[in-house]
Amino acid sequence: MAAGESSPVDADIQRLTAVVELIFFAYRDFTGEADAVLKKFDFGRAHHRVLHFVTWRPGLRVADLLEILKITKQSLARVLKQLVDRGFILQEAGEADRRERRLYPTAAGRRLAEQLRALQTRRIAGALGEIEPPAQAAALQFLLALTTSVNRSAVEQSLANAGIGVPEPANAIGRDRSRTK
Amino acid sequence: MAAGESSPVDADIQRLTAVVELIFFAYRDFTGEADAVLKKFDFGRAHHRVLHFVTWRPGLRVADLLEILKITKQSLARVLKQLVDRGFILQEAGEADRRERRLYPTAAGRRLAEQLRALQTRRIAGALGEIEPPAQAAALQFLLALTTSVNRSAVEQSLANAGIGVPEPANAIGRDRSRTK
DNA sequence: CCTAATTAGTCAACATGACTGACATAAATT
DNA sequence: AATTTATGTCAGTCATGTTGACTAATTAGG
Repeated sequence: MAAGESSPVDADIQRLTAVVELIFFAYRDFTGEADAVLKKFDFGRAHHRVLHFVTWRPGLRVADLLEILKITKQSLARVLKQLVDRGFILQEAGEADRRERRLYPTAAGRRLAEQLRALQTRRIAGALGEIEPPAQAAALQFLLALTTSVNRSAVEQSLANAGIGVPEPANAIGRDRSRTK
Repeated sequence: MAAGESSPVDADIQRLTAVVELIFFAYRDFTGEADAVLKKFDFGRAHHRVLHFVTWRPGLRVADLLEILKITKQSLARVLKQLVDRGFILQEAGEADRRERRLYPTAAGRRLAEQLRALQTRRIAGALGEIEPPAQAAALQFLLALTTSVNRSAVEQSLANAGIGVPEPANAIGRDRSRTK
């Protein structure tokens, strides 16, 4: 190839590199608004994640949370304790197995979680609104395909709960999440 | 609406909440492979970001990097110093303005950056491959729309450099939280 | 019934990568 | 010559992750 020219392959690599950067910027901005709200409560992103999953999967056990977040229990302990102490999350011994601590949001917890969700879903809805409906499903499929198989089941479960993709029972908000352990 | 049923609005909220989670899992997995490689060099994500932008925008100034990454110079200093000390990045005084430090990757830096890029672009290419070409452009437009206006110019420049045209959308959602210190 | 496994919590120490604030230096601009 | 700019640096703090060791309550199994 002549000097100064680019091959189609080079162009493709550049295009994909731009997408790498796009993902970085998109994620940073996507979390930015929520981060700003959390800051007013002296919370961080770690608190957000815990509050989110506890709120939208009420009754979650500590072990489940560790599995989802893939952090150590010591890391979780700190933020969880703060959320409990400040009245955003409740812990209750499990009915069947009293060793378990089932986690639930308090009213304040639900309020904050809802506020954060509103910010993020509004942004998502706005972004989805910029593309055609058939492309919307494809965009989500693209994100799902970025996700490693280990986590895909968790994600697919979320999507299934929301009635996306797999044929599923027409009920179930966070309820009846039988563990596959 | 009948008891036990969900309104379409509820279903929509659930769908969007699932997408919030999808974005979380997708980003974690997207960065996971690169993180593992970086660990072998005793580098972290912060090093990756610096090395990435220096490699693919060689001659970048420190101020440019701060603008892109939106971190403080003290934060940048540590990782940049490590990258320089360990021979992945070079600093050279600018020709026109000798106060500037233009940043360049060394051969080793380019090698590592290329390795990391290969991992990430392979994943992106694979994910794009799962959807139809017209949807591919839409998926990128969706990501771009998640990005706040301040960063959109930088991103659009990357995409433009890569020869990707993005239609002008009717934005609105994200507010600007830029740092500018 | 007693032992072993499970679930959760805790203490201590440490690493990374952010932050603020203050100050230093060299080079360019006015 | 004085000021502004670009960069570097010192010092301390915070948030969030990590290992490893240990305790306590409860359940499950031989």
